[in-house]
Amino acid sequence: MLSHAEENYLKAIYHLSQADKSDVSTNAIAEVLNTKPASVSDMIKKLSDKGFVNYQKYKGVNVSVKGRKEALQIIRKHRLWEVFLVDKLQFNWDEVHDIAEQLEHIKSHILTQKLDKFLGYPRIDPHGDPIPDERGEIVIGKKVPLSEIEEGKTVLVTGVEDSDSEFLAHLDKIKIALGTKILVQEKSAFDGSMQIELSNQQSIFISKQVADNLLVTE
Amino acid sequence: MLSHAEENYLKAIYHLSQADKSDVSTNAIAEVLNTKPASVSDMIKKLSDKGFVNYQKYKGVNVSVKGRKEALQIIRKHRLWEVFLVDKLQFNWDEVHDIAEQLEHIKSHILTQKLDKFLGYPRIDPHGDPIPDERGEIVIGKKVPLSEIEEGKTVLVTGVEDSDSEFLAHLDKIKIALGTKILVQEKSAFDGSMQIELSNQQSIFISKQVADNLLVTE
DNA sequence: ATATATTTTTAGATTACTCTAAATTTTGTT
DNA sequence: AACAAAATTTAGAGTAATCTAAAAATATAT
Repeated sequence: MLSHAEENYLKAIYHLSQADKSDVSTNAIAEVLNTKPASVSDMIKKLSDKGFVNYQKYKGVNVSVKGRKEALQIIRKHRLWEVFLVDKLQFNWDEVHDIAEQLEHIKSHILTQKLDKFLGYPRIDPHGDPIPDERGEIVIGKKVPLSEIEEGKTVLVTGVEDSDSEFLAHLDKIKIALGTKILVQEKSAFDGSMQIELSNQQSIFISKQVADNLLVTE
Repeated sequence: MLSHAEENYLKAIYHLSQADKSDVSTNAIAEVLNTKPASVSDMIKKLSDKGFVNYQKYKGVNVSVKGRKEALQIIRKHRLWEVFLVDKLQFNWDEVHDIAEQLEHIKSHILTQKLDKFLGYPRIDPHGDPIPDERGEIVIGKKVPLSEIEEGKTVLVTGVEDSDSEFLAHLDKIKIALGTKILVQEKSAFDGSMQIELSNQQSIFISKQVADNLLVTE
């Protein structure tokens, strides 16, 4: 079982290796964790001894299969708690990170399961990031423009093509946000406009322009 | 700000001093926290230096005003999370202690506030223990016979008038215990009998005799 | 009241995590 | 290729929390 600190290091290494796709440097880890490179060297050695990372002196570090699985469980908890904080406790999406950073370390497998169920098995967090499933797998399709979705399908809003502030304000007004479920009811063959139904049962009309800029996942 | 360990010691000292009403002994603390008396001595010294407890060597320890306030905030968080786990995540009341023990250390004043609101400002936890309010005060109402409660009100079972064993056996059979929440659905003007709904959604009928002997708090 | 038992504290050591400073390895430049 | 710069590791030390063993204080019993 990993300590609080070990979990933070492992998560940081996982995130960095996802970003760069290459071996992660000691300095990079030290920077994101606000520690000194010397501390990182120590901790990497420990994680390596326990088999969570692959490490060669001076050559950088990478998560092992075991480490990746563990990291994804922590990320899963972090993102589920973020959903809880935003959906249930009415926090704004930009206020939840620090609290989720604490909550992600709570140890109870059954708690995570029950929380997941309570939240309705969400697949993305309030920032649009995917939530790994119980087996630690990220199952989420490619992001495609809403305009490409066929009639009758239900999709999940996972991003925007163009994060222009006027567009975001418009989305806010029509009550579409990351995580909103959308059912495509009708699609005009003429101008590509759409009639869609939102999670709250409301049915609205959107232009092709909006549908092109909204990224969704099936 | 207190560390995880310091919070646990402070809480233990508070609970023990509530029980005994006298100074708390080093051995007693060591026993409830599963540590050694030597460790307790060390920690007490630290808490005393920080002003959370009053301490004289060999004479035992007691929480200060400041320590009491802090302890009640931790207890507040513990009990609110227990309500969350039972009411929202469908845990049983006897499964939540260890998880709440972890959750109580999450640091965010606004989180506690929002959780409290989300849960509907509960005043008791699933074990029937009172939840301190935001100022750290425990507000428990007077105990009154259930028969005096008006229709539509929800109350908490906090005692019995007559602890006759036949009566207690009867309560057990109809699934009423200390801590059970009761909603008064109907009250007969004729014989004082009542239709009540329990925490588990079950609706049952009780005689005036039972209602007279059940003490509840609003 | 004095010896004995119990409780509590102190002393010294250990583990986990962190740091600074110095040594070592790698990288980049000419 | 050789040297300087940067990155990394090691060495040594500090803090927090814990422990065991020994010493000191308090409580108990005859």
